[in-house]
Amino acid sequence: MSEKQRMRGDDRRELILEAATRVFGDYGYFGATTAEVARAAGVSQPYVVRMFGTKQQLFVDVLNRALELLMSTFRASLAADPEVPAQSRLGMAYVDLASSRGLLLSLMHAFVLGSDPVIGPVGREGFLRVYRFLRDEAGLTPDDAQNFLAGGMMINTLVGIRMADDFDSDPDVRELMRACVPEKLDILRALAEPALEPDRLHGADTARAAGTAAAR
Amino acid sequence: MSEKQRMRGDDRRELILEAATRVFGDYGYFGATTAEVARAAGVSQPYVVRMFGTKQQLFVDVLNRALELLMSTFRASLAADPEVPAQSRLGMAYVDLASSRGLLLSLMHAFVLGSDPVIGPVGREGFLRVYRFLRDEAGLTPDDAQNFLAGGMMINTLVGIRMADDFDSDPDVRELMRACVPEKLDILRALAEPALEPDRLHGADTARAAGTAAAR
DNA sequence: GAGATTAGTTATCGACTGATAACCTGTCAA
DNA sequence: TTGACAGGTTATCAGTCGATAACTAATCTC
Repeated sequence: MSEKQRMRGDDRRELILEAATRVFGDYGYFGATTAEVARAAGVSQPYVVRMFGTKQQLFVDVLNRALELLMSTFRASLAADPEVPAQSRLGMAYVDLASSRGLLLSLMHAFVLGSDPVIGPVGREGFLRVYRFLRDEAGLTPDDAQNFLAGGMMINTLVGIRMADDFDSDPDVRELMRACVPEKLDILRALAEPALEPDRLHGADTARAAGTAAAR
Repeated sequence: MSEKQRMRGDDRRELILEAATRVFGDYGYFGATTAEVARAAGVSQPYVVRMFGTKQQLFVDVLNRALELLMSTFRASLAADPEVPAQSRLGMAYVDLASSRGLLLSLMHAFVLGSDPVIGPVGREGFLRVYRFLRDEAGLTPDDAQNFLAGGMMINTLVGIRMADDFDSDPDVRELMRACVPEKLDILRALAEPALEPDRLHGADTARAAGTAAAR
C-alpha cells in the first residue's frame, strides 16, 4: 500500500474537477476551500491551486465542465426515444443529472452570485445557453422553455435544501416532492443523508459530518 | 455633521438586519463579512458581532426576518382585491418583494446550503412554511403550489444571476424575462446595474464596484 | 541510462476575518 | 447631580485560507 501511483495530468485534472464539483456544490464558491477540494481528490492543497492557477479559475472550470455535461446529456436524451415528447425526455435527463450531487448545485451557486465580476458573466452566459438550446434545438416555445427552466430551478432548490432528508418524517415533504418530480422520484430520494442506520456502531465518532461542518 | 446620534437598540438592530440582508444577498453566507455588513449599516464591526453573537446567528436572524416579511406580504395580498385570482395576486406580491434586493436572495442562498447543520434546517422549515401557506391558506392544490414555487425559484434565479443587466443588450434575455414575469417586468428591470450613464464623470474611480469585488 | 520533462510534495507566509476585551459616553430615573 | 445602564468604540488576536517557493521523484525519450 501507499504505492506512489502517478497519473497523467489530464486524468488527475478530471479527478480534481469531480471532487471540486462536490465541494463547491455543498459549500458554494466562498464556503468551499481549496484544502477541502484537495482532501476530496486525494492530493495536496498547493497542487490544486497550481494546477488551476486560482480558486476562482477552478470554480469557473467546474462550471464550464458542468454545463458541458448538462448540454451533452440533453442532446443525447433528445436524440433517443422518438415517441416520448421532448419536454418529458429532457425532464427525465435533468433529474438523472441530479444524482451527481454537486453538478447542478455548483451551477446554482453560481447563479446566485451574479454580482461577482467574474462568476456573474459565466453564470448568465451558461443559463442563456440552456435557454437557447431548449428553444432552438428542442423546439420549445419561449413559454414552455421558461416553464421547463422553472421546474429545473425548483429541483435544484429541493436538492440544495436537502429536502429529501425529511421525506420519511414529514408528509408535506412527500406531497411537495411528488408534485415537483412526478417521475424518477427515487433518484432525488437517494440523495438523502444516510441517516445513520439504526443499530450499527452506536456512539463513537459517528456525528462526524455535522461536527466538522459546525466548526466552521 | 458627524453628530453622535444614538439610537434605541431595537432600531439599530433593524437597521443592521436590513444592511445584512443586502450583503448576504449579494455575497451569500460565506462570502459576506461582518465588516462589510457593519460598513453598510454605518457601525463598527465588533458591534455587529456582539449584537447578534455570531455571524451565523446574524444570518439566521436575517432569514427569519425575510420569511416573516414574505409571509406578511403574502397574507396582505391575499386579503385585498377579492376579484383577481389568488395565484395572480400572490405572484404580483412576490415580484414586489424582489425590489428589496437581498431579501429573496438571502433566502435563496440559504436554500442551497442545505448541508449546513444550522442553516439547512432553517431553510427547509422556511420553505415548507411557504408551501403550507399556499396550500392551506391560499387554497392552492399541491400541483398549483408547486408550480407557483417553481416560478418563484425562477425569479430568484433571474434576480441572483442579474439577468436584468443584459436586458437591453440581448434580445434572448428580453424574451426569457418576459416569459418569466408577464407582469411587473419593470420591477425586475429596475434591479439592473446602473450601467454608468453615458457622459457623466468619465474615467476616474468609476469602476469601483467591479474593482473591489474582484480584489476578493 | 542519462537528461529532460512531468507529476507531485513539504514548508511557509501574508492577508483577512470573526471574535473578544477593554474602554468610552449619551441618556434617563431618582 | 449623580450614578447606572444602554449604546456604542478602538485595539487586538488567533485561526484560516489561498498562494508561492523550493524541492523530490516518476516517467519518458533518445
